[in-house]
Amino acid sequence: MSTIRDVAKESGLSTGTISKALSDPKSVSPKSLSKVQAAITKLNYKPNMLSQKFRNKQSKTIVILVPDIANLFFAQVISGIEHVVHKHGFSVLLGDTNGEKQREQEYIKMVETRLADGLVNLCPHMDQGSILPLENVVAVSAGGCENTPYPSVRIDNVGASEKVVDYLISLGHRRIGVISGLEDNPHSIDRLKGYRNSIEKAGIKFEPELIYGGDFNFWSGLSASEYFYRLKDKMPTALFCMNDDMAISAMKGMLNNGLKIPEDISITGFDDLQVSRYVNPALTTISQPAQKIGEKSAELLLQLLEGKNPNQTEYVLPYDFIIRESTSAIK
Amino acid sequence: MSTIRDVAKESGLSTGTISKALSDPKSVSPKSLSKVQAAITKLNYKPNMLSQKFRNKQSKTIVILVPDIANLFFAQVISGIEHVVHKHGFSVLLGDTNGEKQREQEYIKMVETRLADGLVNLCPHMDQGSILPLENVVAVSAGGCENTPYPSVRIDNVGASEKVVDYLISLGHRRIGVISGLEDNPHSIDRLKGYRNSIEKAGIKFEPELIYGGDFNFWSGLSASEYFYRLKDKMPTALFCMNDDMAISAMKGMLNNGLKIPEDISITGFDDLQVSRYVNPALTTISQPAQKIGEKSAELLLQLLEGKNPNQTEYVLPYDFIIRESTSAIK
DNA sequence: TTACGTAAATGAACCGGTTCATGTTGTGGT
DNA sequence: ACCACAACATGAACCGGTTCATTTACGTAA
Repeated sequence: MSTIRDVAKESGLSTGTISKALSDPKSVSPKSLSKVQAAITKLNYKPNMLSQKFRNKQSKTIVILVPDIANLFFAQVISGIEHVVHKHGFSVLLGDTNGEKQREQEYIKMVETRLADGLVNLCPHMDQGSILPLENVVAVSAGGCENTPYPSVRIDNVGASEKVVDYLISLGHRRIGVISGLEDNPHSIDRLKGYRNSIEKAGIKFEPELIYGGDFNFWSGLSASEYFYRLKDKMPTALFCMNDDMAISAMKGMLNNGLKIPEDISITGFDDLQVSRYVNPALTTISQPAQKIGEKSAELLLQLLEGKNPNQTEYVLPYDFIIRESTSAIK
Repeated sequence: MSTIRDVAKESGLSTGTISKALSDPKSVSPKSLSKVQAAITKLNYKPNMLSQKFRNKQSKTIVILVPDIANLFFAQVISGIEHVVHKHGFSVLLGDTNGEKQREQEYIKMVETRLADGLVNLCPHMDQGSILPLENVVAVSAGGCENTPYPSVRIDNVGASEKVVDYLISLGHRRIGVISGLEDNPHSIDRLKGYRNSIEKAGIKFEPELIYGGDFNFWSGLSASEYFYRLKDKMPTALFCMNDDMAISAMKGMLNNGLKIPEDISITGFDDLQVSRYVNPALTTISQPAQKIGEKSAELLLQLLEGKNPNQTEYVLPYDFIIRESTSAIK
């Protein structure tokens, strides 16, 4: 493996000249430049980027903390981040935390130890449990919740949920079930808040038996649908699901029980996965601009890394409420 | 930011001792160890990993080349890779190529320039266009195709496709349409080969008008279903789709046209996305062990990086043919 | 007391880039 | 022929770890 000194020797120039030829060609005479070029080609020289980054004290890398890559919403956010930072010459290190605090810790340490310059956190902030914010760790939260104590990009989960439930109520529904995410998950909390706001406005009493505690995964939508189906005549006429995964599997569960959607029960989701418009019936849901959230949070992080004080450190992006076929007026 | 020399001064020891205390504590006396500990705490010292990696000439990083992270199949493979390499102290750099050759180039360069030790390639190998294999770049292909010219982990796409089409034929179908991926995509090629093998065995003539050229994305399933629907009495009685995305949207398209699935037309997919069992009707498909493919390819790469010659460099993993509700015997 | 062997600690050199104070060329004006 | 000045080129020092040949400390045996 040849080094810059080999190139210097081969070309009859000094290391300083080679270095400049590579980083700032116009500060080197054309004659030298071509000598350098020749030597590089002859030796098949590839600069050692580790050395470069070490010397420059910049890793040009960010880490993305994500609970689970194999979740389309996160994957889309990541995609947005990747495209933006790539344009600025940064790479992204994937930090799949698998929901484990310890792994989160490890990945955060990467920025403390200079392996990364900053971090985008897709794991929703837990009030007590969160490690971030941390001094010396430039971080931004993406797709999180209200009151995140460091720069963030998200949608208004409370408002969006309220809008969905308002709509169901406008269709005549009064008994509206909820398939929730994990109880202490901030998204669950925000979205439940929206639900309560809405029914309260309509003068509907909150009934705990209408709240099913899921976990944002497919299977929990299925078991939720069983739970609600068994309520028989006390079964809700509409289901507000806290994400599309659970909504889609709840639909499946209800269909398996011989119910018709939306005639017998209306179902709504949250996220607007790519499939959601293709399932049958197509799902009424909130569309989070996942890619945009990724892009915006990347831009914000890059600004913070450049040391310029961004004029805004909390972005609440617009969402869309998309009415499709899985909801209808009560019979 | 404090360095190892600061710690040395603070603790009254030498840099060599600090270094050993951190990397091999039992080679340092307990007394010194506690001094080191105290100094580190006092100074809040964090070793500069860039320096460490530079000196050790090992980045302990691999890059994953992926055409599109926001695709569940790839996301699952990535997840598998991440979990395995993480156990071995490696991190993963995400290389979203966006289908662009130039980006692929850039990410490959990362291993040539020492930023990464090796690479897992999820972009299917193109006969002419592929850059890999490359000298000095340790790489393995994951989820690719037959005849990949470097170590690979995949399933038997030809055999799996053959199995699906055999099954359709066994149900009495003779006019079987295909929604293909991009024409020059190796997966398309392998899967079409399976289709042809199967119909040939059954003595069915190959008809080009039954092949619709899609692109593996949702929308192309929809337009394919329009195309086939317009064939009217020449419409196939079954559709072999080269992935689940297209199968699901094709189902949607057919349903929108008032057809019943599987009564009027049977539809099969490929990949077994998480949603595929939840769509209505549930999709008959090939299940690729995405997570496993990721894990195996990571193990293979790590072996190659350790310099030990693996006894096997091509793994063909088993797939599952999952029969659900979207297929039935011809009327 | 001396000699010897082991365990622990030392610190200079090194990895491969970048930087910058200093040195060298070359051009043009008088 | 001489000087001024810009344009390039030089190469030693540096970044912050790790390594290893060497030195120091200390316990044991003769």
